[in-house]
Formats: sequence, structure tokens, C-alpha cells
Amino acid sequence: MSIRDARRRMAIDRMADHLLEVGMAGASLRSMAAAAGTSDRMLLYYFADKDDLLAVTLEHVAARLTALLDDALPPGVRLPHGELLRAVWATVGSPSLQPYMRLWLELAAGAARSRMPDRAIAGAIMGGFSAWVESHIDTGRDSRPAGPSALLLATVEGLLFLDAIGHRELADLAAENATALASTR
Amino acid sequence: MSIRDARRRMAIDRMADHLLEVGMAGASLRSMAAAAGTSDRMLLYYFADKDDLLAVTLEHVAARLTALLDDALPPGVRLPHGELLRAVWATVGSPSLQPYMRLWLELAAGAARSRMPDRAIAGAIMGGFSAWVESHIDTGRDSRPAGPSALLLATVEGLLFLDAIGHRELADLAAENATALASTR
DNA sequence: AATGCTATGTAGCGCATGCTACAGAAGGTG
DNA sequence: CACCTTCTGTAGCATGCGCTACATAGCATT
Repeated sequence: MSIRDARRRMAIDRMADHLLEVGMAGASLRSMAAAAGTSDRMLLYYFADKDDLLAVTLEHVAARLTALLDDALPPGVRLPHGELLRAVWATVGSPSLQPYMRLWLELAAGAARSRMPDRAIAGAIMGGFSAWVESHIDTGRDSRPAGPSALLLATVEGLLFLDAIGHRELADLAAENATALASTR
Repeated sequence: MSIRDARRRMAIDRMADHLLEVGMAGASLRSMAAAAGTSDRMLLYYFADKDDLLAVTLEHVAARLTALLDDALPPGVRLPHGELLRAVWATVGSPSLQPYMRLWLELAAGAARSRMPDRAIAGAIMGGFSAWVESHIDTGRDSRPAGPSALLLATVEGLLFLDAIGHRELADLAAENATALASTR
């Protein structure tokens, strides 16, 4: 129960690093094994198959990202639309989170084609994001946060998209305009 | 000069269909050849290598998409932010354009990892989008369309993203809120 | 010491990929 | 007709992939 699980956990942690670095397309069993300091043979001993391995590793990555988000904006803190957008963008748009966002984009592209396990994992992560935003948005007297938080989600994903394809300036410009627009309401 | 080019053009057209259907990840030389009614051997006679073939085919897909956009909103027509957003979303968010948007997402994911030819093509397409929006947005007295059009671009990409990962309702909700917010300005 | 379960290395299978070598067909030109 | 360039089919190479068969090493229990 212990040795096997300990090595399994260690492998997951290192594979998460590797996955963030090379992306889904570059994550072969052999390369993952090398990154984890083991062999492909052992990975298939720890995990049922590659899909299982990827699902577990992606969950680990998602957990790390959640921790980073909570670190930047602790649970309980609520901000109005414009300010929350600025805060979120400052976090997920930072270069240090770029590997996460690249992977997120790749995952979404896979999910859009209903590829497994991309679809399931992406759905879970998106649910997490959605809940995170709803728990941090301050809608004032308006009691329904669904609309504004959906908009914020869309805006942030759009900013990430622009950044990802190399148009950081467009993303920053859009972020500026979005916060301004949200404030003049 | 003529027979070869005619067959080449025909191949490009059919390969564009196939590429839209299966995506970059599913587009092998052999499957592309089958879709085009020829052999991989001939594809590599028509094109320098797979990258060349993909670049040309993607350009063709992009041209088709541009035509579809111009069809939905002819050149010369200008709309204020909110209305333009609604019009664009009604177009690119329609199920008939879904294959294009899935491919676009996949291309962006590849571009984010600087994979060729994804990077170059995605940059060109994004430039086209950007110009298209700037030429259709009506900023009123405000003479600088860069800010609002960047925001519109980001919002639309975000809506596409949400839709792509299976959250159409979130996308529609966000679109509603975005147009409402843009109008109350 | 014998037995049996856990862990791991070695080797390789079958398949798909991008791409190439070679040979031959087709067809215009001298 | 002979020849030469353009085209196209056949076969295959080298690589990387996910995954498996088999054998063995280590350790624990009887």
C-alpha cells in the first residue's frame, strides 16, 4: 500500500511538471516516464492505461492551479465585476501561469472534439472556475451572480486566448476597456 | 501548368473539408489523401511537405471563413459595440460554423506552443479578424476603435471558448450580459 | 528453506506516421 | 519512331507510439 503509492504520487507530481512543459501533444508514455524517473513499463503498472494516467495527472495540475488562484484571492473575498476582472487577469495572465493556460487551451481544443479524457477533465475544471468566480464576485443588490460571472468568465478566457496566440497587447488593451466599461455602469 | 494546378486546387478544396471535420490532430497525409481522392505520394508531389500542405489548406479554410463573415455582415456596415457583438456572436456561434471554430481553437493551442505552421497561420487569421472588427465597429464620436474592438475580439473568443467546451448556456448568458452592459454605457 | 506475492527490467509486437527510392506509364517533341 | 520530361503506382524505410509477454529480483510469510 505504501511504497507503490508513494512512488505513484511522486510520479504524478513530476509528470505534472512535464505535462505543463510539453503539453498533451508532447506527452508520450516514454517521455512522461523519463520525466518521472521511471520506465513506461512502470507507468502502466501504476496506472491502468495512458488515459487513466493523463486524467490523474491533469487532476493534479488542476489542484495546483486552484491553490494558486486561492493564493492570489483567498476564499471569502468578494469584488465587484471590474475589480475582480482586473485581479483575475493579473493572476492568470501572469507569465508564471502561462504553462497552465497553454495546457488549458489545449485541453479545451481536445474537449471541443469530445476527445477523452480531455472532455471530462475540462468540464470539471470549468465547473471549478465557474464556482470560484461566483464565490468571489460582488453583484451588489443584484442577487443573481450567474450573468455577470458568466460574462467575466468569457472575458477572461478571451483575454487568455488573445495572449496565447501572441497578442498580449490586444489582451491588455481589452482588459483595460473591460474594467472601464464595468465601472461606468 | 494547368492539369497539375487544377488537381492541386481540387485537392486543397477537399482537404479543407476533411481538415474541418477531423481537425489538425486527425489530419494525416494518408487520410488527407483519401479525402482528396488521391494518394499520399501525390500530395507530396503537389506540396513540398506536410507543413506546406497544411499551410495552404488552412489558408483556404481561412478564406472560406472570411467569405462567410462578409456574407453575414457585408463590408461597409458599421454597428455600435453591443449590436456588433450580438451580430458577430450570432454568426460565429452558429452550429454551422462550429467546425471552423473548433479548428480555430486547435490552431490557437498549437500557436501557443509555437508549433509551425500553426503560429504563422493563426497570426494571419487573427490579423484578419482584428481588421474585420475594426472596419465594422462604430465608435461614435470616439475616433479610436482599437480599444473597443480589442474588447469585442476578446469577448467573442471567450464566448467561443465556453461554447467549445460544452457550455453553450454560459456563452449565451455571457453574450446577453455583454450586450446589455455595452448598451448602458 | 520453500512458497508466493510484489515490483521491475528486457524485449518486442503491431500499428500509424512522414517521407523516399525506384520503376514504369503517359504524352508531347525532335 | 526515339527520346525526354512529366506524372503516378508500389513498396518500403525509419521512427515513435501504446501496450504486452516473459522472466526475474526482492521480500514476506509459512
